[in-house]
Amino acid sequence: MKESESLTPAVFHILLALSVEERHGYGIIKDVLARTNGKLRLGAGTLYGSIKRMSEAGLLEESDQRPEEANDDERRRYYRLTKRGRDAAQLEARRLEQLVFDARQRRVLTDLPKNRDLEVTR
Amino acid sequence: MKESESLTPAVFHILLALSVEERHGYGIIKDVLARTNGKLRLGAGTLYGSIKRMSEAGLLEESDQRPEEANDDERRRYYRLTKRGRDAAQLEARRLEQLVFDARQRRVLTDLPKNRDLEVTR
DNA sequence: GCTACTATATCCGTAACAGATATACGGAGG
DNA sequence: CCTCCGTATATCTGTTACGGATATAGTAGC
Repeated sequence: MKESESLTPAVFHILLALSVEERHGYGIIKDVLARTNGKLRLGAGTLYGSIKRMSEAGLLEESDQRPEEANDDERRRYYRLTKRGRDAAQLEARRLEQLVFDARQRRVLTDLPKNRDLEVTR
Repeated sequence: MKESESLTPAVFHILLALSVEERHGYGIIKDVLARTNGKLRLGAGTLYGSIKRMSEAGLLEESDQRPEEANDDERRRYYRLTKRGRDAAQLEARRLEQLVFDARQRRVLTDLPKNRDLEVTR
């Protein structure tokens, strides 16, 4: 596997979900849904396929820790980020940050209309 | 095609390249390469495939304008962004910006180590 | 009883991607 | 002279990622 390769959007969203706390698959889907205001609905195929690949790549691992019996559901399988996973997420976040910076520099992302002329007048 | 869908990384990079000025295919590859410090090398298949799809989606269109004969190359085919293309790029940039914001909020992107305690001592 | 939600997992068609290949021209270097 | 490299477009093809459908199953509400 090539080092310093960019992550797929799905993988990055899963990493972001797990960055807060250990979660199970369905919990990841709900977290992404909530964080994106219902805009991004991870498909089941995408999720479990990604988890498998990420596990093989050492980005996450299954956890044996369970919540108190009251809040638990025996069907659930919990996952946690590994050090590699957290590093990969940080690297990807930096890449995205640079991309947003570039977009701003190229006036694709317009911030405030800067009225320097008016400032002088005032 | 669904509205408000996220763009693929390749498409966004192409949009960013064309946001500066009209470019031909090979020029897009070189712009992306330069902007990413040689990290992202768009494959020919990715590029021309994406251009075709983007053209069909109305994100870009072929331009008939050519540079002065001296700097031109008859083989080149120039492309320019459409209004839709620029809007799509802006929308995607905002989405990425939000994603970076989320990553920062979740401490995936660590900025400065904030030494509030030291500040008080001082 | 039916629908909806929770939960995991696989299957399968489609879309995206990336390298290889083809074609072609010009320039540099051996 | 011939070969390699860069420029330039385009297609082909194998691989991967994605996403909806399906299966299974328990619980909850109407």
